[in-house]
Amino acid sequence: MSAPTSVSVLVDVPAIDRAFDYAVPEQFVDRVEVGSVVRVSLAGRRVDGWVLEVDPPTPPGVTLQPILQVSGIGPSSDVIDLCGWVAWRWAGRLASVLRHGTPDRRVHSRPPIHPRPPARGIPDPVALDLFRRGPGTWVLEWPVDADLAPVALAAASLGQALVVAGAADTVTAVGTALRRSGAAAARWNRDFSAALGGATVVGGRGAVFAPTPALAAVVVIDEHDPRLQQEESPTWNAREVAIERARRAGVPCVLVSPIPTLEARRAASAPPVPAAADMAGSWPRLEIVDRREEDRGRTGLFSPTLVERIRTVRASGERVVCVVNRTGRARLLACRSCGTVAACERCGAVVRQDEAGLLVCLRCGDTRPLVCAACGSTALSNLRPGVTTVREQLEALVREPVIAVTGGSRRTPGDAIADNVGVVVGTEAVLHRIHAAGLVALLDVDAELLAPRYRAAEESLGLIVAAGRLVGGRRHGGGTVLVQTRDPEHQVLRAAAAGDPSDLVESTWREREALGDPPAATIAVVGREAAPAFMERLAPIEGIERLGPDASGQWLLRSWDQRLLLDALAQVERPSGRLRLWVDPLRTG
DNA sequence: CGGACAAGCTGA
DNA sequence: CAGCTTGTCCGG
Repeated sequence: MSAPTSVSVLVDVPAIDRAFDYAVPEQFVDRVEVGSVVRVSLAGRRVDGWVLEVDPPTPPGVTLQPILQVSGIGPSSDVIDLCGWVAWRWAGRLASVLRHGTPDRRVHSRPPIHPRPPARGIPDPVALDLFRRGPGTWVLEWPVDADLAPVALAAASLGQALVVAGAADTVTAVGTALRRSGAAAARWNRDFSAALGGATVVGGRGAVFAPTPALAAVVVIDEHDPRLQQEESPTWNAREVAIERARRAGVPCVLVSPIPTLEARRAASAPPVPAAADMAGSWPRLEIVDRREEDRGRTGLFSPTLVERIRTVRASGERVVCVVNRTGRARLLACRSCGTVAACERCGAVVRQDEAGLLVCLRCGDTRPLVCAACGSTALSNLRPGVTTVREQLEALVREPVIAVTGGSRRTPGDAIADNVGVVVGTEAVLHRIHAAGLVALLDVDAELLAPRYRAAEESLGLIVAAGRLVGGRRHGGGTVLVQTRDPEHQVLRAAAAGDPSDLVESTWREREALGDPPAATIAVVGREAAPAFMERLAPIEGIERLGPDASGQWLLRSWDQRLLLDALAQVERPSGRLRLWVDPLRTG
């Protein structure tokens, strides 16, 4: 191959989203390749970009500026193609997708490719069997209480594998297990160079864009985990990207979960395969407390049954974890004397109580003391207490120190919560910071079950699974997951109690189909300042439903033909200004 | 995106 | 008509 003289460069400025041609000076000829991260000058400023093409057809009458620097190795050409597909599938810009496949720290050299499969450790036989079926998408139903490392070992035993998980603690645990087994393992994206050398890549959702020159298998651990999906646009989901990547590479893709999603079931080449005979026994013992019966004495979030269980578990020296998915003191307050719900005096929105005890409006930011605006009473009742309040109440109840953990609270230097802390309260983040407990109580599971998100049911089930991992399965005499609810017959709770989520599949699918929610239909949320301009440029098309704008100025597009909608979105010339374009998001607000 | 340049508004 | 804002165009 002759030395490259010019390259086509996609500049890393999402608003531009265009490739420009540059000349390759002599000193860079042996370092530029497709995917290289380069520094170029564009309209007088210096920007980073990716080489998309070497020696592109030269446009006539343009003098090319030289590349200023070759900064390092970037995504491989197969990954660039995959990113192009992702940009189409979630209506995003290529540059914002390519960023995920680029190492944080520059890598300049390419090591020889030597995948090293595990030498020790026992790969899960059922998983191994699935990987050996060859190309295709396979769903592995995994026990709630089982260690996930044997799945990764099975994948890595085929050669270079790509192991993706939404939870950081799972990524760490699986990476450690792989290394102990003697396999070459790369943590995404710290070990970009090792991935280039054929090591098995383990990482969060971004790992689906890792370079894998010797890819042999793809596995998504806990494919139900909502963290596999990016919240901001483009709202790509690593499960779906993994399926597409494996398909393009002609290797097997195994999706692992105790509660396989509809998306996984639909993509699968065969029905789900259970990893063990007794799946139900891997679920925790579930105790359902009916708040309608127990809340007569206005006990708030602490039913007599819960208090009793906490005391028993503490007496045996085991840890108690309480989950309330609300931070702060109170999300909803009402006056005890006149019953008025506390609202902002300036804008009328509902106010919450902050850590300091003041009433804060989330809409306009106005702050005022804890006084009823209607009657002046200072006695307000807390209808929806948050973690801060619950911690104080719990401390008074158990007469020992209680630690609060939320997503925002900094990790202690030693990472995990100290072992001598017996009672912990937090948002669902607490379930990923603690690894064992005798009792996990979901204090207000109705807030999850009834959340206005179409995935509320499966997310609630995911929460019970995460709680179950802390207490262990009932077949091994594990602890208890306790839920407080006003709907004890809810099908999610029934499924969790039975340790059998299969009944939910049919009904959830019918519901999604009736409402046109993903994955039955494809939806897109269009919002923010540039939304009206975007909608104006989107020609009305037969087969694409348009709803909106709603109160917050957002439109909803829906189509039963995915390609039709995505092609239409791709054809719209993006207006300038802020645009929210969410395709198949987890939440639509 | 951000600079360049053109067109439009204002004040003396 | 300078001096400023606002709009539109385009980058190799």
